[in-house]
Amino acid sequence: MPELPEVETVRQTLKQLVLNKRVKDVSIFWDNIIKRPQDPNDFRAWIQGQELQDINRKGKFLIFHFEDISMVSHLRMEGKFGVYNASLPKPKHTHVIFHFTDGTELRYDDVRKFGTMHLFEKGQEWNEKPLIQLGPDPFDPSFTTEYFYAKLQKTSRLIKSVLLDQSVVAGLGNIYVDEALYKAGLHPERIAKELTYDEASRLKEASTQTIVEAVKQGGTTIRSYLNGQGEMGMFQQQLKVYGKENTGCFGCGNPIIKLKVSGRGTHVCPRCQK
DNA sequence: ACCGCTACCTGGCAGC
DNA sequence: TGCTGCCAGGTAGCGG
Repeated sequence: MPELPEVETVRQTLKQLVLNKRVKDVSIFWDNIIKRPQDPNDFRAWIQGQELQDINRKGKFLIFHFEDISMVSHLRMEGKFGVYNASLPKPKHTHVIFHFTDGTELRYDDVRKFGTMHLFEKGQEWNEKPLIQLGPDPFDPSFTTEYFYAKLQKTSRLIKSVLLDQSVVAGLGNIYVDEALYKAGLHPERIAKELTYDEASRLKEASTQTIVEAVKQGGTTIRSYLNGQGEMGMFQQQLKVYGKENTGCFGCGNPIIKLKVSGRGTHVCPRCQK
């Protein structure tokens, strides 16, 4: 599911469903998802008996606040959280289950098993990886044009690669980067330091607007199945370039093309993006 | 500091 | 119906 708008949608949905529930036990079926503490048995012991008090988000990370600990989780490519009745059978791709005392459970499903979970003592999560290396969210007041332009000035990387760098701005992924670059009229292969202040400003605004609008729409749903929580996103209807190769550009009618930039599939209108 | 490559995993799909 | 290879909303770690 995972760029900022999808993670935010999951956060809001989950909050309605699991707040103030107490964890009775945790089942772990794929150890590699658990990154901290190293031993999954310790993970289980830490979280047992804890009440879930809030769910937050930074970039693409979900932060589950329990009484004494925080759980930081990244969904990577296909991770999903859902709340179910404990009597329902466990699907093939469910790898972690948080059993609550009320007979419901929070399940983590992930076909590719790329997702991660870290536990920290309350408050400590902000001082360590992975959260410590994140830049501001796109709509955070500290994500200013001055900040962004200064970052761009320092690097010769391609602009697409910089937008994907979570330490510069947190939450954009392959879909929204392509959309933001299109909105700003900038080609993904431009050298970051060669952007003018005005172009940096346009791109900063385009990035923020794209993310804000996608959050309003509940994110983008492509390829992924409905997980029963009703959080089907609608932003896919607003996509202008992502997945639109060989269709006419909304601006000029010329075909959108697909290329590889920094190893990622990249969608661009060569006429509108310079 | 950068790039490209590999790894982590599985499944869908195009092409033969 | 296979099989093969490529692709996928992500990121860390490696060597050059």
